[in-house]
Amino acid sequence: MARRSEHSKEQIRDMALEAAETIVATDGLAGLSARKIAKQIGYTVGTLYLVFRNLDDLVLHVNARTLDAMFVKMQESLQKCRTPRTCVVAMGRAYVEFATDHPNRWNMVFEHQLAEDEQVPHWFADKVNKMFHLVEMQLIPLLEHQSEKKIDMVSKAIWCGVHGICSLAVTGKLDIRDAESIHVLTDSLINNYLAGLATTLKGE
Amino acid sequence: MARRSEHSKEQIRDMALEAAETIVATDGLAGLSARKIAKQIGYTVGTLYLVFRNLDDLVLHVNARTLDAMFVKMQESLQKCRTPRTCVVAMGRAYVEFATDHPNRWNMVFEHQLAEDEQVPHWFADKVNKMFHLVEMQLIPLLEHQSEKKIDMVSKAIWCGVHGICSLAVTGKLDIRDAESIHVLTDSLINNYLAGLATTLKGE
DNA sequence: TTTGACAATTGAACGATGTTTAATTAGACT
DNA sequence: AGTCTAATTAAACATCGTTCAATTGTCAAA
Repeated sequence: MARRSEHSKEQIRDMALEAAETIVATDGLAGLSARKIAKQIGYTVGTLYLVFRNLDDLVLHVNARTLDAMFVKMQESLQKCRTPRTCVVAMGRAYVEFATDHPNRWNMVFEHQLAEDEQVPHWFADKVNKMFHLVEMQLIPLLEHQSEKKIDMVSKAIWCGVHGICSLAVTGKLDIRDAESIHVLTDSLINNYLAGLATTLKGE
Repeated sequence: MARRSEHSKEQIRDMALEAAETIVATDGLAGLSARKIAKQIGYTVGTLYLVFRNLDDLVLHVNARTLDAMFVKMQESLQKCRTPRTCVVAMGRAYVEFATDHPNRWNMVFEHQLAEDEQVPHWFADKVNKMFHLVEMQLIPLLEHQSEKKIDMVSKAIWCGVHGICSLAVTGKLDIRDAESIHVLTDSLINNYLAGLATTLKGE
């Protein structure tokens, strides 16, 4: 045994991530195991630990891919909208669609938690912030004379709200499952929140 | 060994639930194990399986207690408010406070997922619905001429939104941690959403 | 009081998990 | 050809949820 350089470390890394991704897609985080990944790529568990610090590290990188894919989808959704409001709604729909299309992968991003002493790495936090930034960009025209802090707060309120609907729906904790019913909720949340915000700002 | 009727099944059940609750409170769901619970109540793992179908079942009952405690806290919060709007805000704050006061217990309610083939039992779904109903009751005066379906939808949008903020904050996925910053978000979400809803309905 | 039956409880076992590490092997270089 | 080195493995460890035959305490009958 002990083939040599049949695959580079980079290749093994990518193979492992891809294998993990398909396992998660079908069986969820609970169905993922180091031995399953290893078997699927034709190596042994030990090899995985040459490429990843541990399973948490591997999961983190799978989640990074998921976040990247989500970002692309949200960005693309911006091509079919004109006003800030409809653009935020469009991103909300894109977010919901991704979650319902890939429930297990989407779920793992939030289900997975590092040990108490471990910190989420910068590059991971950056990816999350990049998504929030996408929302903030749309809100700037709507909140022209507001502080950066306020814009930050509004984008968080909206996006966490959309996420909450998504989260409870996808994990089956609402009695809703079909994407259309979820859209109704997120659309309502975004539209009414922004409408309320407009009146609040005018009243000042 | 094999003491007899030193504790009734009921007693063992309650002892196990209480032990599990304290373990979760300090170490989270990840820190929970059948052997830890058994050791803490002076029994062996096998005994737990006389009282619970499996660990999932036990966790479900711990979560039931958590939901009950949350319901009580939310209900109490209604004594210090007068208008529907302020009452929904008050419940939102109560929800956030519970989550930040008991992050691990609160988290487990949503983190825990049954196997794909298993169904959430009725009595559990009922407890969740009871909480939604508390919100719906407050919204009825605000949505007097609306269908029951609409009220249901609005309460879900609001409450899922509050939950989403809470969820991302408590799990450290926002860069917010203190309860006060979370309150700002939830207050904003509720107040602006309801304000927007008011204008939308008037415009009809 | 002794016996017997039954229910409560245990302890050991099973397979699977994440992780580590000594031992092996395959390829590159001299 | 021989040696070195890095890649890879296989086995081991502790822990996990779960099951179940074996054991023990208790109560009722004899």
